[in-house]
Amino acid sequence: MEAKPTNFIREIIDADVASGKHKEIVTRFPPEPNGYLHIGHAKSICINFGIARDYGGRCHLRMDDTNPTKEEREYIESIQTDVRWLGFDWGPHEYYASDYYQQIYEHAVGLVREGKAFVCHLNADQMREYRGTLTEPGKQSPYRERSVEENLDLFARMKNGEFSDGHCVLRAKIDMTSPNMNMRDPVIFRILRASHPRTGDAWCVYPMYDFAHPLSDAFEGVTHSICTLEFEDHRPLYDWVVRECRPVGGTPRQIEFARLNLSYTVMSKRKLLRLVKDGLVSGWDDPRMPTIQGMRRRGYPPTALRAFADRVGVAKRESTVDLALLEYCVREDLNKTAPRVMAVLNPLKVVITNYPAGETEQLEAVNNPEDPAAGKRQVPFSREIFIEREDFMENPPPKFFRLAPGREVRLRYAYFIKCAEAIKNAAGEVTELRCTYDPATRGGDAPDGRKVKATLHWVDAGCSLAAEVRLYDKLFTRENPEAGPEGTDFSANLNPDSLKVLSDCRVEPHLAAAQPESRWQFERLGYFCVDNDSAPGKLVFNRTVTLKDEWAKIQKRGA
RNA sequence: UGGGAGAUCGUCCAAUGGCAGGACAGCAGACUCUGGAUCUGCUUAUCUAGGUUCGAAUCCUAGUCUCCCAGCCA
Repeated sequence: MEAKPTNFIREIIDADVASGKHKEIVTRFPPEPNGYLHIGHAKSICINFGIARDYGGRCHLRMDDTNPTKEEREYIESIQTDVRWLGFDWGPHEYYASDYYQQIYEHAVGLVREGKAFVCHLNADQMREYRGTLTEPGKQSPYRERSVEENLDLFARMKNGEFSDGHCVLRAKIDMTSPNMNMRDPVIFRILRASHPRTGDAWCVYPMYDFAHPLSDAFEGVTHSICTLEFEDHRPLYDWVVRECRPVGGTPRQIEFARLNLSYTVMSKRKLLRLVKDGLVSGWDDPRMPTIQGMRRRGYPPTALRAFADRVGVAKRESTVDLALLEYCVREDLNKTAPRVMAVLNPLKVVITNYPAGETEQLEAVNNPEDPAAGKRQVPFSREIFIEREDFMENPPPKFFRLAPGREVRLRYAYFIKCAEAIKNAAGEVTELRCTYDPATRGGDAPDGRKVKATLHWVDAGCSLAAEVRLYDKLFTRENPEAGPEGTDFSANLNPDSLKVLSDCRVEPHLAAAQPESRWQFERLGYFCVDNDSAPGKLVFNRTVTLKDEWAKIQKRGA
């Protein structure tokens, strides 16, 4: 159950609904198709689609594709895949800013006609000079007072491809002395002889974001255009464009909220790109990446991501959410949904000396104690099994409850066993345990009522399957990867232990046909999902997140 | 030293002049065939200084700190 959130944006919408300002609430998620979506986008997607859902309105998926030099088809598809995977449906409302090029162009012509835009021949350096600084006003372009006719002609020639890239631009005529830099006659169209992923070579002028975005919103009847804080300064320009162009559709209102930051990771496209390009991770879908594809491959369920988005809330204060909250949401979800199974990551052989050789029996195990409907399964048991190496200590410290010489523990769903002897190799390492079992404890309960302090997971030596398990941890060692010593950047804070590959793991036979992306709890270890690299006979699992681990905490305290 | 925005437990979000509350994290305990889950309890916060008011996180004044803006990126 996802509790219905409330926040300042919804309060604005509530007021707009109450006043009758809008009949229907329309939002939009407007990614630029120049990279992969990450958890920050997921927050925005949940806000926009969530509002549409809760207010009985609609949310458009609009590609903000106004810069052909940076955008690619590949990204459009990955964005759609990710939004769908997150569980949202834009129905027929799939739009592209590029579909509006003609209308946007016409509105620019309209501005020119009304003397509110002009063609400027200042080059980039000159324009920067004329723009002034944060504390000094800018100067008017010498081209600012050209006649409407000349501007019309020049803009038409820009569009017709008569000029080279950067030869001139179309600027809105607003106010060079404005303290808001965005209002100092901003460029609204530039010449770009680049092939566009959708319009090909049909255009050689492309609108700037500040011009295309408000118009696109208006065309689509978007009522609330929700974006991040850095666009706050653009709002006066957004409103100017809508006011001056009077587009058919409606008058959208821009509202800004604080983007999501997550501890122990980086979120900007630039830095994510560097991780990929420098080979610091295996790709955009590396399970350590905060990308939606990375989290998907890691095994985070979409329902958990949505719950997370609800829990972090929406506000204007910039903040960094603790990764622990995300992990909590993932565990909360998987605890209810992931079937339990037994797997041994670091196998230690155990021979049960009083168990008949050559015999195998089937024991009944519960698939999910949180979900009776998940049913039960059989797990094979015989004289030789594997347990987790960590579950045995020859000289156990006080709070270690697991197996030790002379100690009795329970094998989950099986029997009580008692350790008789630890066999070591020449190096003094324990290579095998000799134990005895109590046949009366079959299933895991002692008829005489005696208790054990620990229950261990295990797999049958003969029937279990080999598997590779990839243990993932935080990508960075610092909460804020940027906050390293002087002269270093985030790459200096990469966690060298963020990935450990274990190639000699054993899992119970129930997992033989486990499908890629299926999620499981390995009892006592954590949640794992089948990686896409997995194949029958060559199982590969990714650790999604560990279980909460009291023993690890005790150990850490002692250390 | 221009303009815009924001400051509440360790973290995130609420309280819209009337007992500062929730979640995560942390700590302690209960329970447990997962040292999981569940349950119980506890610790911890209004940026500062003035003012208005019976009463201020909220209103006013002055300050402090943080973030954003000088792309023909979005």
